[in-house]
Amino acid sequence: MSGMHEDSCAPEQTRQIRQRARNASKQTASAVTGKPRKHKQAKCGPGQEINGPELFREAADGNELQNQSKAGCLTATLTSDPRVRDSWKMNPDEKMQMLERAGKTKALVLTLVYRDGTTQLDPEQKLTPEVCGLLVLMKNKLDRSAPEDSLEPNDCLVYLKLEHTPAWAQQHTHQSQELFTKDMLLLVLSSSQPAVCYKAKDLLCTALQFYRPELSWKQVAGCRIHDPQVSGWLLDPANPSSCYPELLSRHSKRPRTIPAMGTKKVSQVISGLYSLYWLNMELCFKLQSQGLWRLYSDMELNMISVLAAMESHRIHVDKEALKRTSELLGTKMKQLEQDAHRAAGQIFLVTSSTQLRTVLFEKLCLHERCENKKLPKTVNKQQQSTSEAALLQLQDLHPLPKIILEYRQVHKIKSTFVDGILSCMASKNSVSSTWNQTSAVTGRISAKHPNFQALPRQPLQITKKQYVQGKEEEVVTVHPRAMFIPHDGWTFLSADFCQVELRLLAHLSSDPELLRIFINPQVDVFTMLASQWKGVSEGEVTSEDREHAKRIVYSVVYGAGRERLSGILGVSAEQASRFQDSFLQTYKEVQTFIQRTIQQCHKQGYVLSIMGRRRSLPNINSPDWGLRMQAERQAVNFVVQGSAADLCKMAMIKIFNLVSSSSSLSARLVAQLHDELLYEVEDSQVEQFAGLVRSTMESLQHIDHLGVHLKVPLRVAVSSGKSWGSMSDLNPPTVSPSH
DNA sequence: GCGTATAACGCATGT
DNA sequence: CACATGCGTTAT
Repeated sequence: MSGMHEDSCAPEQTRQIRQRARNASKQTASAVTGKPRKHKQAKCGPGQEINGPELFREAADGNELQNQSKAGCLTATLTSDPRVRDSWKMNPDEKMQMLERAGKTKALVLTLVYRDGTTQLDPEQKLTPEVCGLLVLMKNKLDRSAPEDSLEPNDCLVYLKLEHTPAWAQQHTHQSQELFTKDMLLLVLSSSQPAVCYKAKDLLCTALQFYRPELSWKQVAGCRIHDPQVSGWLLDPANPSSCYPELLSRHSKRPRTIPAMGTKKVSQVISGLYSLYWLNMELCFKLQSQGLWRLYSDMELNMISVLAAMESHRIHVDKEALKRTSELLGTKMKQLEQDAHRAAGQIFLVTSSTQLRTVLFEKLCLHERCENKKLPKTVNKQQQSTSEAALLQLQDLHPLPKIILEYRQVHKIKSTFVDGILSCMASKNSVSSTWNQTSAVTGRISAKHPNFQALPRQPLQITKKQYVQGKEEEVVTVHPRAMFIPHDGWTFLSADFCQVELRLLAHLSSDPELLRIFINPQVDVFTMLASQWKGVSEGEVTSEDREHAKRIVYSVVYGAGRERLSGILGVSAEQASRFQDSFLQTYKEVQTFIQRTIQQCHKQGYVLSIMGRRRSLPNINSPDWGLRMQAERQAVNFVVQGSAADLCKMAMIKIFNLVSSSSSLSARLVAQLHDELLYEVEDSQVEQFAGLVRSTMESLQHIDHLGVHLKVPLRVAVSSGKSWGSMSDLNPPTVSPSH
C-alpha cells in the first residue's frame, strides 16, 4: 500500500480553504477599508451559552442545512430501527435498567456518529466532522460466530444523542437525557470490562467538550479504551492504515465482506461494530505474540487519555499582536520584494524557486563565478538548488541572494506562524493543536493545526524603515512563541530532558568515555565535546562552538556521510571525515553499537527501542545500495529516537496520573515538544509542581516493571514564564516521589 | 481555451 | 544524518 495515513488529503483542503479566505480578506482589505475585515460571526465567548436563535442562524447559514437534513435522516434511520434503543425514548425505569445492564455487560463497543451521516468506521472521513451522537453496543457473547448484520440475542445497541438542547427549549426530560448520556459515558470511562473504539481519543475529546465543565479532564485519566488504530500502528508503524476498512482488511483472517448495495445503513453499522470487536481481539493477540503487549497496555493505551486531555485545553493567544505583526511583516515583504526585483534587474516571483533559479543561474550566471565552491543540487532532479546553503555561498557575489534569504525568513514567519496560527483561531482568542499518536514511525507524537512542535525558537529581528523625526530606522523583534500567554493567574512551566538522545546513546552503547561525561555532571556536555573536538580548553568554547558540536555529534551518530557533514560544518570534506574518524575513535563503543544494531536488523529484519517498540525495515537486505544504506541509518536512528520517545511519553503519563489523582494540583499539559513538556500551572503551585515534575522525570532512569535501568542519570531543566517566548530557569528542590 | 482539483517538489520550521 | 508539518509553486 501507499504510505498514506489518516486524512492525508485534509491538510491540502484546509490550506486551500485558508488561502481562499486570506485572498478574500486581502481583497476587501486593500480595496475597501484598508483594514482587515472583521469576522461577521456573532460573538460567543468561551463561557457564554449559545442561545437558541443563534444556533438556528448558524445552522441556516451556508451548507449546514444540507448536513442537518442528512443528519436528521441518519438519526431517524438509527432511532427508528427496532434493533437500536434510542435513549430519548426511554423512561426513567428503562434508563436505570440500561445503566445496570451496561455495567454488567461483557464488552462495550463504541463509535461516534457524525452529522454528515458517517461513523468512525466509514472509509471517508471529513476533516473535522461534527458529532451528533454515540452508538454503544453492549456485547455479552464473547465466542466468535459468523459476522453479523443483526444483533445477537442478548446484545443491546443504544444510541445516545449528543446535541445540546437550546436553552429556550429545555425541559425536564431533556435535561435528564443529558444526565443519562453523561452517566453512560462515565460508565465507559471507568468500566472494568473491555471497551473498544476506533480513534478513541476523538471519543474522549467529544465527551470532554460536550460535558464541559462538569466533566473534568481529570476524569479521563486512567480510562482504558482499546483502540485498534493504535494497535495497528504499533504492529507496523511504517504503514499505518488510512481508515477503518483498510485496517480491518489488513488484519482480519477472512476477506472483508463488502456490504451489498442494498444493505441498510443500520445493518452496516451493526456489522461494523461487531467486526470492530473482533478486530480488536485479533490485534491484541498479535501484539502479545510480537512482544508488544506491555508497550501497548502500559504506555500507548494510557497516552490516549493524556492526549485527549491535552487537546481539550485551549491555549490563549494574543490575537491583536498577531494581527499587528502580520501587517508589519506584510509591508516588510513588499519592500524586500522590490529590493529583489531591483537587484535582479527584472520582475519575477520571489517565492518561486524555479524562477529564482533562472534569474540566478541563467541570467546572472553566478555559478560560473564560484567554481571553487560546490553548490548544492536539488534532491530529486539534478538542478541548481536555491536553498539556504546555496544562497549563503553566493551572497558575496551579488546582493540578490542576501535579499532572498531575508525575504524567505520573513515570509516563512508570516505565512506559517502568524497568518497560519490566526487561521487556526476561528473567532476565538485561543488555539488547540490536534495531537496525533500514530503518525510517526519512531513512536513520537505529532501536532497539527497548528504544528506546535515547529514554532521558531529564536525571535526574528526586523528593521523597519520609518520616516519620523528623530530616528530613521526602528528595530522590532518578532517572536511567535511570545504570542502564547497563560491564562490570568497561571504560568507556563517547561520541563526539558537534557540531552536525552545522547544519554540514551551512552546507555545503549555502554561507552565508558560517554558514560563518564554524564556521571560527572560538572561541565556541560556539549561544551566538553566541543573542547575535545577543537582541542581548546573548556573555558575557550563559545556558545557557537557548542551548538556546532551538538549538531555534529547527532549527525555522526545517525550516519551522516562526509559530504553532508562538511555541508553542515562549512569545512572541507577532508576535514569533515577526519572529525568523523576521530569521534568514532574516541567513542569506540558507539561504533560497535551502530554496527551491532545494523547487524541485528539484517538478521531479524527489525529493530527494537528500549521499551520494545518495533520497526521493521524491509529494505535492510535490498540489493539497492542506496536503499540498504538508508535502512541502516534508519535502524540506528530508530533505536535512539524511539527510545527517547518512549521515555518522554512515560513522563507525560506519570505526571498526568499524579496530577489527576491529586485534589489540590491543577497543572495542565499544554504541549509536548518531543523531549520537552509544557504545562500551564496556577501561580501558587509553580514551585511545588516544578519539583514534582523534575523528580518524576528524572526517576525514569529506573522503571522496574518494564525492566528499564539506564546506566546514566537523567537530567531535567525546568523553566517558567508569563509567555512562551520568555521563559527563565527555575531551580526546584528535588521532591521524593510519592507512590 | 480557461479555470479548478491533485500530486510532486522545493524550501522552511522543530526535535 | 533521522523523524515530523506547513506553505507555495509548477506540472498534470
